[in-house]
Amino acid sequence: MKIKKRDGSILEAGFEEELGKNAFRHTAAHILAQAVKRLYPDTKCAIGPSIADGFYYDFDFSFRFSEENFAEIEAEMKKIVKENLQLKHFIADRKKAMQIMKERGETYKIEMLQELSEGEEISFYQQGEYLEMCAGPHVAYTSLVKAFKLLSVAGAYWRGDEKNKMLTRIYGTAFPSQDMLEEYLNRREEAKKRDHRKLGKELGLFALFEEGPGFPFFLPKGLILKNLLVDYWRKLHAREGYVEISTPIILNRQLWETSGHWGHYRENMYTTVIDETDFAIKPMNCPGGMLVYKMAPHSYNEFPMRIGELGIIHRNEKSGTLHGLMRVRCCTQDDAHIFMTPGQITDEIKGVIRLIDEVYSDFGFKYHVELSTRPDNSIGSDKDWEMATNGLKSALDELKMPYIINEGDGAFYGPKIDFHLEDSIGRTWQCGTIQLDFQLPQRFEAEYTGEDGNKHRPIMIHRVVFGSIERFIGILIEHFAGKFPLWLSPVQVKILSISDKYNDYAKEIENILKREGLRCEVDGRAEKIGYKIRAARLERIPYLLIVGEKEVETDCVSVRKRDDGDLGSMPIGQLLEILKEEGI
RNA sequence: GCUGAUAUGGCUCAGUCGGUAGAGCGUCACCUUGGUAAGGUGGAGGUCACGGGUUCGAUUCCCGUUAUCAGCUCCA
Repeated sequence: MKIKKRDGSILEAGFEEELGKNAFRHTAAHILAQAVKRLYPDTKCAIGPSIADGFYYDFDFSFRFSEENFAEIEAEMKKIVKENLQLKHFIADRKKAMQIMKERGETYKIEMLQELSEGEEISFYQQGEYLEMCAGPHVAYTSLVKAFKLLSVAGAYWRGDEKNKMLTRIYGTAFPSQDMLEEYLNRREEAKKRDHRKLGKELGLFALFEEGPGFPFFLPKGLILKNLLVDYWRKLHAREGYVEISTPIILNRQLWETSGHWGHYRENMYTTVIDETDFAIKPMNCPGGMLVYKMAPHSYNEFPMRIGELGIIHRNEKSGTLHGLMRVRCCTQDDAHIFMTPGQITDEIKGVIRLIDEVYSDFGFKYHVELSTRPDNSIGSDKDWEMATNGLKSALDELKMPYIINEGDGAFYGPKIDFHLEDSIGRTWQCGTIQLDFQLPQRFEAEYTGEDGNKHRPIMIHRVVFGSIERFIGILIEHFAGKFPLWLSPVQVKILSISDKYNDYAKEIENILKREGLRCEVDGRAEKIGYKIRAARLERIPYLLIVGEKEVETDCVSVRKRDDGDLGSMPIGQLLEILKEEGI
């Protein structure tokens, strides 16, 4: 494909290249805008970039726009593609650009221009009658955009600021061929089948009710999963030298004033009154942890002191942000607070990064890491920030961990490293995080006695590995599409009787397996074996044992493994060996 | 919270241009006792999210509320 760049140069790039794909999708966005302007001339255009899987364009419509309008827009877009308009490009100075945009009444473009300096060169692209102020690049003519589809419509604040007007954003995608488009749409449909909300319902893992928006209920099978994760977590943290505490869910206002949450985080906290005193339901575990730290004087000899807590926290998240298990108002954080000397920062952080990597690798997750640095509204000295940020950085560098830097995105009390996992349709969710905190030790006047015999302020980190166990379970469900590994499966083995004459034998087998600690069930219904297999497969059970006359006579079970099919008939002892080898 | 959409048996959905509703799956009963992804017959099960309004009459039209979905903002 020929690509026209902002400087007027023309180069060749395929769709599979980042540059080519962006230029292609960006042109598709312009075709959308052109179609919209043809059909609804008084619509104002804002911006329309290419994004990971397609493109969007933000419009200010003079009428209530809905997806019902998609058909006519797509029809108009097809015309524009067929007209095979050549993309022209030119540069104008700010004054000229302003004049052009005023003529066209594009108020949003004018606003953007007003913020540019006088000497700025403004780039324009034109296809047919449609002119757009745009940095490009674009593909050279519209007929290249062979296959496209408008996907959804949503609101988006002008310039991403909730104080601004909400515009109408149209999402779409485009490909060089119809086949590629269809393949993409199919993949999207397949991914939706793995949605943890759908599978959570189908597999009976968790439930949400109108009576408690954002407050998930764990059903028997989901709670098995949750408890297994907790067992796994405890074993790992014991190995890593953590102790575990549990602090109360409700604590008084004074504590939250000391911690700063009453001032900084009030609108997200649930509160109550006990004996005419304000109390808050904890949105974080740290203040309770600080009380425990402060119970007794500490020495540098105790450091690093790793104190874990599986804390249940509540946060009043905005209603529109709730999302299955991924974004909830009540969750269990696998929290830990580590107290240490400044010299221990890098090693300690490396230890936590390794731990997080080990956990994510155990589950087969891919993740990316972000380092967030000092924000504008931060507290603390330059020296503290420099030391802390360098501590995090050198830990990442020494481990050769790739990361991106989020300038100014840290917490107001310290910089942080975030670990992000992907859901089934590519949205990323922050799970693990490591945050350095100078504020809390100061606010609570935490101290330790150093080697020099003087009192010092400890360095504190907050860290989570799962993040919230709820969110982690959501990711797990989507990652495995409900086919959990054997050790995590709520039901590991299901015994299916050929007919109810063999139910007693099935029960015997069940008892043997249960004595070995396996989670199993018997399907003894008066149904045919094909029916029972289908039902068990829909439940994603890892191992199915079929028992009938043949098995009773030979004292065996016929084994069928989830993705590998028939393993044949074998004595129960042999099955147990296979299961143990896989890990139960 | 904001913009738009949605809300019908346990689940997935159809339907009513205003006259109180259907299917498949599931469930229950009976028949069948069957060997690797759905055996047959019959029954039960719904104030059509909730609250108002219009109307002789509202599940259907209008307003509001709640929840959910897509996205935006937010995620200390």
